Amino acid sequence: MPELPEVETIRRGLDKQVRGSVISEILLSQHRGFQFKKAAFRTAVQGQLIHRLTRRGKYLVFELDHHFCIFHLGMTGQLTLRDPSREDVPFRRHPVTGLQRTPQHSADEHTHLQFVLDNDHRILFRDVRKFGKIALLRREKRTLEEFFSRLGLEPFTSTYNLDHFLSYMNGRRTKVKSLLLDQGFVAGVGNIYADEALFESRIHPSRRVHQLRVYEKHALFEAIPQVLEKGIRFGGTSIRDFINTEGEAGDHQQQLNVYGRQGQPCRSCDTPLEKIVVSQRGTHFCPVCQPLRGSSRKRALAKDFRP
DNA sequence: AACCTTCCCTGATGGC
DNA sequence: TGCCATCAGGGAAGGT
Repeated sequence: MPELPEVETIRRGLDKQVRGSVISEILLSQHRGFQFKKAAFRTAVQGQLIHRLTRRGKYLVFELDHHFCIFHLGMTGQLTLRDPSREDVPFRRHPVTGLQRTPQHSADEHTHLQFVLDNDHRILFRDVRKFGKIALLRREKRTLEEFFSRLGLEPFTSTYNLDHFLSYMNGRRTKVKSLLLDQGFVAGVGNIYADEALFESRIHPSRRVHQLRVYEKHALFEAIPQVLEKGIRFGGTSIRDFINTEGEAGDHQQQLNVYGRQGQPCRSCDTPLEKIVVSQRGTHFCPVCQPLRGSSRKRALAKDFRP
């Protein structure tokens, strides 16, 4: 589940490796996530220079001469670089951690796109569960902005400010976890970092947005970039499938406070962490550090006993 | 408009 | 051992 820190980790790796290369050949599989005609895509992209890679939320953008090629990695999307002078190694799972890794692999049945570069290196897009998407936009004024028009605040930029943050919350009655998963609010936050940000700001994921105290909204505003930055600093979170462009797992899974730690002691108070479902998503929290408070707790409990 | 549910997709996992 | 149900979840689409 590549979220902002994982996509940023890939962006940083690939940008360094392929900036300035020319795409000399394109190989495509059948994939319903391609938002273009394959022949047109090949014609358009072939021969174009990769100027740089940028990111918006969970989207990765290849900036080419005349087009933007935009990747969304979905759940299991991987982008790796393959060096022809190095040996290919199949995917292996670590016997203890179960993490998938490979220093470098050849294309397999899950590899849906390959860019062959002028130095014979290849960029491989692999996506087992096919939730990923790839789009191609002509590089004209405002097209990128329009493409991303549904996305909300971009962390680490000036658009991420408290006024925008609070005004998006205005009038909302949904659960705060649901709001965090809404890409129109803060772009790039997914299930893992939503849970981590809520733990950091000591807010129960089922709390209703309109019932949050002002100080809690401020804490969440601070916590979101903080947990994302930490994810980037540790090279992303590898729960199962995430690997960087070198085929290595990230290290951030060791740093998680709540995600995937149900039953284990809270690092702050030792209480066993709990897992519930919110918005159809597994949701992890500490029942003591992140309480449902006062009347809202009574209502929640009463509701549980209704037939 | 806001909010919620369903669906897409495959591999890992656990029960029997 | 093998089979089957269940689970993981981002985001589009459809419904209320």
